[in-house]
Amino acid sequence: MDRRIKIKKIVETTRRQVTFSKRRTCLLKKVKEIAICCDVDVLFVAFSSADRLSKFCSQRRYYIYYRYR
Amino acid sequence: MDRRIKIKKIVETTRRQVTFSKRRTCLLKKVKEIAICCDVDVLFVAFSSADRLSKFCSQRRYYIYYRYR
DNA sequence: AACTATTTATAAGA
DNA sequence: TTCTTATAAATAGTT
Repeated sequence: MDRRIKIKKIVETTRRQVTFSKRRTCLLKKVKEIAICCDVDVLFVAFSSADRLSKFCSQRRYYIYYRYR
Repeated sequence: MDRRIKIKKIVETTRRQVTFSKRRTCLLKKVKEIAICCDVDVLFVAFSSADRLSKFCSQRRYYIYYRYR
């Protein structure tokens, strides 16, 4: 079976949220790893309508302003 | 051979920069994918001393201020 | 939440 | 920096 997905918006709400949850976990892990291993300052932020803010920041030197719709 | 690396700062400068370059490519790809597939607003920023700023932003609704050392 | 088949990332070497 | 390749990690679908 081909397990790849197309890189376009997942229309089904449940599947989209599950995919977000799974990918976010791995993405946050990788963001933390590159910050540590490569000694870089990194910031990752994700907003979704269903989930809360996801954020990782390697240093407290970022100030972000997000303009809501 | 075990190809894993320890999650700690890579001391050798060249190897650290190569790892950063490789991982950044994959990370930016994944950040773009989660933004599209999961329909979320995402921001990723990385600063390093050797490379320029790397940034991906799915929407123009973030305003970032970075305080230099 | 966990499993697993498959895809993707990636560290080392060229 | 780019390519290859062997291995590790991510992940989509399923249960």
